[in-house]
Amino acid sequence: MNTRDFKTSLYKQLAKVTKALSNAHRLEILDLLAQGSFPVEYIAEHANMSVANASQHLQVLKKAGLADTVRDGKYIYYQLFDKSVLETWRALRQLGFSRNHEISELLEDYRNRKDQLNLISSDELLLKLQKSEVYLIDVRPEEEYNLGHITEANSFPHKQLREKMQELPTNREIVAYCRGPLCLMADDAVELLNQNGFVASRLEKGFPDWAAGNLPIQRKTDTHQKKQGES
Amino acid sequence: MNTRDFKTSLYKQLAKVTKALSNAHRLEILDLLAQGSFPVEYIAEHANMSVANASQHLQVLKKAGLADTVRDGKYIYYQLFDKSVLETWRALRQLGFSRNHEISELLEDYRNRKDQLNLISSDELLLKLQKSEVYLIDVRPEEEYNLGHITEANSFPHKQLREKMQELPTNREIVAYCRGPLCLMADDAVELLNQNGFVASRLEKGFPDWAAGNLPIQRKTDTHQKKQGES
DNA sequence: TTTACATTCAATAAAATTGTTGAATGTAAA
DNA sequence: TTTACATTCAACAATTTTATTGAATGTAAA
Repeated sequence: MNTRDFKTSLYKQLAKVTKALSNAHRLEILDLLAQGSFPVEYIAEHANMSVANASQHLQVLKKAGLADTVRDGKYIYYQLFDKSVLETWRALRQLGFSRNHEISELLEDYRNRKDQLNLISSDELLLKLQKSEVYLIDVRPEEEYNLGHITEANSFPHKQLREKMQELPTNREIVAYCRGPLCLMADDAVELLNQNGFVASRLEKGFPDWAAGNLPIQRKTDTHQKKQGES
Repeated sequence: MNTRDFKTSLYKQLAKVTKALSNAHRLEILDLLAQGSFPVEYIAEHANMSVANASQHLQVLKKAGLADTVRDGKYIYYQLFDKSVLETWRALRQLGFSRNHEISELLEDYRNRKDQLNLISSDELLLKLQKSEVYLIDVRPEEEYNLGHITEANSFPHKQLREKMQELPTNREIVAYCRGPLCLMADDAVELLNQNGFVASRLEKGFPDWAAGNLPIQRKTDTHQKKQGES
């Protein structure tokens, strides 16, 4: 094989991996898998696809080596292959924010530029948690909370927040978080709470980003885990 | 716009950026642009494409915000938009190595597993340079050497190495480097030199990776540069 | 102005990617 | 075994991506 053919094969192989990342549905799936491992149906429902279509996209990720499956009972759980995949997803998302202006514009429009003020950093949150000044809520679906969440966080899923609202303390600031910067559940929660007399703000980071920073979390143990390899 | 439509647009925008990265030719172009800025024709020649095709791929990168152009005289120089693009390219390349076994196998086959032994790390090189124990050669094309190279490196382009070989010192170890881990010029050089009685080895990193580690380099100043923004 | 030439454009055909449908597979519980 | 059901497969049409060709554009030097 001459040098040219060799280079061509090399870049083609590399493109196989990047091609797996070049589809909107698969990116949304990655953002879900960043939360934990899920069966096909859960992915399909939360990423708004048919089950067959989700299955096919998940297989693309798996064939590219980015995802992995573990069977538990009658479900097959898909998960990111290792930390390096999560890090790449975070890097690509960051690149999107910095190089594609429409992304930040979309987000700003949706958020009506108002709860920008109610954004709280991880450091601030840590400090306030120590002083018990805040009540932290995880507004992701309960399944995701159960797989892993910030230590001290309480599960108040976005969908049930209106009914469960009364269980919240009224003498403390509420801080909400969800999946990450592309997720709107925490923004909606903050808006709802503020409209109902609470003092609420949004954590700037989502759960996977908080965890990536080695901040205190609590993970579900012993179910559909694989032996840990290295990134 | 409802939440679902919003999310769909968001991930579609994000996919626009990743789609720009999902083609073998464009990845090879990125690896070239990591060396510096070049006119279309140079890219076309070194990435083995027609000029029209290279132009179109470069425009894809530009529209995605990953590349940038500066005119100088009759040439239009393409370059990476900023450091974050280089970092993303390095991360994707790394992901390719770790998740796609065929890549490392291809490389090992080409290199016949022999010059693995003659691999030298950046730290070792720095040390040996200080003690003047090595003679460092940059085997990339002269144009790339001129745009920027490791301090103390001498230009011995791969293509002219056979003729220029006699100018090399015979009393010191020779260390060769090129564009990076996907580049074979340094491997070829090391093989050629060892066959001709020199003691030669390959620097593990290429120029862009060396530079990314803030190790000592020398860059061409004042030509087709843009005002520096931030990543 | 004219000329040279680097780059881009437009049109086309070939190839690859995508979503849908309904049927097939395979595992676990009954 | 049989049944239930989560997941995958196969086939198709629609869409998107890609490389090639030759012409068009635009800038700089003559």
